[in-house]
Amino acid sequence: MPDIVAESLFGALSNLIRLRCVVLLQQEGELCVCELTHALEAAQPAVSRHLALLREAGVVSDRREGLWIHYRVNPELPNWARAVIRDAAKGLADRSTFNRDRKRLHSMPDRPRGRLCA
Amino acid sequence: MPDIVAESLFGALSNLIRLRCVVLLQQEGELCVCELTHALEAAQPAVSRHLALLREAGVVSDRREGLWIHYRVNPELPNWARAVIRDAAKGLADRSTFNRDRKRLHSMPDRPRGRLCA
DNA sequence: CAGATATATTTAATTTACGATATATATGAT
DNA sequence: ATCATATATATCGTAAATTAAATATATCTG
Repeated sequence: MPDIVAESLFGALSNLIRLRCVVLLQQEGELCVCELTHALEAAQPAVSRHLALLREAGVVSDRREGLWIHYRVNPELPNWARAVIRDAAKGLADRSTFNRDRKRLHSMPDRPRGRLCA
Repeated sequence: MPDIVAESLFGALSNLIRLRCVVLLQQEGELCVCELTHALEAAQPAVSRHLALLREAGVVSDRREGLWIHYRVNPELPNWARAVIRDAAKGLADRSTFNRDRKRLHSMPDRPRGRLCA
């Protein structure tokens, strides 16, 4: 899967829930839906649906492990797209919204283990 | 204008006409509406309206000079946003669509002069 | 002022995105 | 087979984006 539709990347990042997911995944490496749901304080079906959109756009990839499905930034993205995501995550990391997401994630009780990359 | 709404940047880039405008502006520095209209082979009102959206999102700024209005990537954008645009322009430069836009621009007869930065 | 050119705005029709809620599927355990 | 948990999908009402076409505004020139 070499090429990506450029507008689709930006369209995928143009929604706040999706952007917060991607920023968290860029920062943390791999997260499951329940971690993202907890971190964003969002409804599970909403998170799931937005992750599906991200997957269809090629922005994230998923991996099932038992009951959990772990998402991460798609490692097959072209370099420029990975650079875009890196830039955004860096530039947004200390904004309150994204900061709170990370805090809530790290203080989540009983986080599932078995993550590939920390 | 220090802060930008992050999703707005990506929303602005999520439309192909707007993305092509921004990539051209990033490559060429400053262009007027008629140059963009010619390069994209698009309808003038469409280009104008999309440029207005880009301006409202803070992605581009404009400068009137006589009859012409010159647009450029907003120099007051935060660094991460400029980096995003730079990454995208670099990564997309040799795709056929963006290549053709640049070719058409450079072969445009009677391009208006008086550009600030080439 | 009239005319020409560059650009902007408006309108209406269509499509698409969104959030909320309900429901379905999949996996593992008993 | 049943139950519990994690995740996914479907439906619906509504808001927002997009396009095309018509029209308006602004600036320069004579």
